[in-house]
Amino acid sequence: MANMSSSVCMETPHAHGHAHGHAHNYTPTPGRDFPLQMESCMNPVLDYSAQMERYRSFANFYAKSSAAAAAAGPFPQTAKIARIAAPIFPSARISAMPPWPCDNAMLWGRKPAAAVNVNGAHAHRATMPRAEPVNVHMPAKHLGQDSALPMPTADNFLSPLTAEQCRGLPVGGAECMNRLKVPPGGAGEAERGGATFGGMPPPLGGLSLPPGVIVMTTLHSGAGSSSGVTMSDSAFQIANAAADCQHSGSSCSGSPAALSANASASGSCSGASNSSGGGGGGGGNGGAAKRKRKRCGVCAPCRRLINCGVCSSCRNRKTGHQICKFRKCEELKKKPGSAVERASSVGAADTFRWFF
DNA sequence: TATCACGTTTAG
DNA sequence: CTAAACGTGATA
Ligand SMILES: [Zn+2]
Ligand SMILES: [Zn+2]
Repeated sequence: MANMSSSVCMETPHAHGHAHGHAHNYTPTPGRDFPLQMESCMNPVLDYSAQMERYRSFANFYAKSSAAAAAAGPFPQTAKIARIAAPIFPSARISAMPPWPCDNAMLWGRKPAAAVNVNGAHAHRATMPRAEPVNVHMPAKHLGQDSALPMPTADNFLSPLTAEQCRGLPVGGAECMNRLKVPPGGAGEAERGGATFGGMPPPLGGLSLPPGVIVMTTLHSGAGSSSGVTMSDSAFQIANAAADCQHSGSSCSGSPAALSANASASGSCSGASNSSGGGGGGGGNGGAAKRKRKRCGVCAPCRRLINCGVCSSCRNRKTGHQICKFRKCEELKKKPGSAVERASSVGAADTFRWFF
C-alpha cells in the first residue's frame, strides 16, 4: 500500500459559500460563488477504487511521459482554478436534474453553464463566466463509454461513471463529503494531508468544493510532509463548473435557452482582421476568416473539469494560449474538414435520445 | 511530426 | 476591457 487516494465528488450546482480560494488561485473575476445544493449531493457516489485506479494511471502516465516536466519541477504552475464551462446535458438544463443520479453529473455539472452550441451555432446564453461555449450538438458516443475515447491513458482519470455504477455504489453523497478534507482556513492539516485544493474556499459547514467537480487526491502513505506530488501542491487545477450560477438564479436555473439559442449560427465574425504575422487567429487571412470552432462539450476531454496543471499547455498557458492537453476537445483535434466528424455528431445526437 | 508562440476570436 | 482558447506559422 503505497498510496491511498481519496476521491471526492461533488455534483452540487448551487453553493452559497464564497468560493474563492484564498490560497493561490486564478481568480480572474472577482466575487464568484458556488451555489450549493446539498440535496443533490446525496446521490453522488463514486467508486473510489475505480477512480483511484484511474488517477493512478494518470499519475503514472505523467510520470513517464511528462517526466521532464514533473522531474524538473513537480508542478511549476501554481494552482489555479480554472473556470471552465461545464458541459451539460440538455436534459439537465431542462429539468435541472440529470437523468441519472450521479454519474455524469459529476463531470458535467448540472447547470447549463456554458452556452452550448447546437450545431455550429453559438448560444449567447452562456452562463459560465469565462468559459468557452460548448457546442451542444451532443455528439458524444455513449456516455458511459468514455474510456473508449481516443484519449491517452491519462484521460481515464475522471471518466464518468455510468448511472448503473453509481447506483450500485455503496457510498452516499455524505460519505463522499467525508472523504473530502477541506482546510478550514485555507491550509490546514487537511491540506497537507493531501486532500485539498488550494483554491477551494472555506467550506460551508464542512464542504467546500465547487459543484460539479470531482476531486481526487493521492496520499502517499507516508507522505505527510511533502507528499511528493499531491494535488494540494497545485498539481491540478480545478475548473469551477459551478461558476455558472453566479447570477443567482435566473440563468442558472434552467435556462433552456442555452440549448436552443444557438440557432444563430455563424454570423458573428465581423471584423475580418487579416492577421499578418505568425499564426494569426483567424488564420485564413485573405478570405473569409474561418469560424473558430467550439468545443463539442461532450467528449471526454471536454468533460474534464480540471486542468492538469502540468502539461505543456498548462505550464505554458501564458504564451501558449492553449487549453490543457487533457481537456482539448477531441473534435477540435481533428482536422476541420472531416466529414466523419459531422456524421458522428449527428449519430451522437441520436444516441442521446436514450435520455429522453 | 510535435510543440511553441502569437495573433486573433469570442464572450461576459 | 479581460480572460480563454482556436488556428496556424515557425520551429524543434
Ligand atoms: Zn494540462
Ligand atoms: Zn469535445
